[in-house]
Amino acid sequence: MRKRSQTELAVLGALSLAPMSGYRVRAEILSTLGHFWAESFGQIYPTLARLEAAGLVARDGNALYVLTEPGRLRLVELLREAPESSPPRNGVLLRLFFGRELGIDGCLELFDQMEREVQEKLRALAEIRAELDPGDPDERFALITVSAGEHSGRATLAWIAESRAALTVPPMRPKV
Amino acid sequence: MRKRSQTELAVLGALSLAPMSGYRVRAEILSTLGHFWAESFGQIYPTLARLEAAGLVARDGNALYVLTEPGRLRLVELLREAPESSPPRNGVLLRLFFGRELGIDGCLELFDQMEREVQEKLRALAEIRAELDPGDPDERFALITVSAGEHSGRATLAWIAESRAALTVPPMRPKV
DNA sequence: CTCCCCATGTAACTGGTTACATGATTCA
DNA sequence: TGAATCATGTAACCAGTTACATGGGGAG
Repeated sequence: MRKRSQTELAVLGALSLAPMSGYRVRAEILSTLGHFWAESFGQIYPTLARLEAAGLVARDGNALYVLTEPGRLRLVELLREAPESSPPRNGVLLRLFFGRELGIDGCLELFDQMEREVQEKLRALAEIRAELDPGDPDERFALITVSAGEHSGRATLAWIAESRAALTVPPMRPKV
Repeated sequence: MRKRSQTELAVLGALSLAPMSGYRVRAEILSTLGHFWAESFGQIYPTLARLEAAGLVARDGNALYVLTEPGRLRLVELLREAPESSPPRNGVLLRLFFGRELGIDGCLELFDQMEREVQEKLRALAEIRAELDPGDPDERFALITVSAGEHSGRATLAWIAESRAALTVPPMRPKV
């Protein structure tokens, strides 16, 4: 699957929620998918133009983009394709791995900064969760993505606590 | 920080471990940093050429690349820069979010596939961990990165179990 | 009337992958 | 001798960001 298709997928998906302008598509992706997905203006408009040329979306009376029937079929097709995982690139782990060069203090600063970011993220997720209705079958899917972020965030906090201890307590050779 | 610098960082970091060929740099990044970092040939060779032109690395008698003193300083400088987090793009969450279009069965397949991948990853991490010496102060840093993967993997498994249940048990409205 | 948000787009640039091309060395 | 691995590189392509350019409409 080309990466291109994943942007198409995000745009078609956004339009499956409601007809909206390109500007709104971007706002929707930012606010609703923001904690696990990102698209920039420079991608969204050309993608919309392509999708329109292919008849997968159309403009309604108010010039809003709407998903056409072929568009919905294409969306389902893309949803069934294997999710593409971008090659991992974790800047924090890269730095920690070379912690010998960076120094313990530098590592601890990384932990502090990361801890603040994760806590901030968990706060944001709690807000999103508060607005979702667990009883609504359609919103279960959004809840699952929120839950993913929460699990991941809590795991990161636990890892930070554990790793901070491993760095500050002097290492012991296991007794022979 | 330009993304460019992160590739430089990975390459300089690899050469801080030992002098090696470009081919080895790639192999080292693949095997040692592989679970949280990726570089392709197409990046590594041009980067090495740039680094050599800048005097940050040099060729030794066996034509292996070695880190020069300016190179080591540059490495520390890069390590101290703020880690760049690439914009989040989680293909699985993107698909789950549109689970209404994908269907419950499609979601469950996503979980199955992801579960297998995570279990495979945890197995690979266990192997790496087994080869590391917890008493060696230098290897603590590698252990921390392994631990990050393990925490993350276990969190993902817990999330999958929870989410599978949320999708298969019919949703209940909370009692009033 | 000015500022901010909505709205649409483009061009230049950067970063990164993939496929290709080439050749040396080693080992069965 | 032929396959596998080590080794170095390039060219074409793709994806994505950023900055820029433009303008309408509403609020204060």
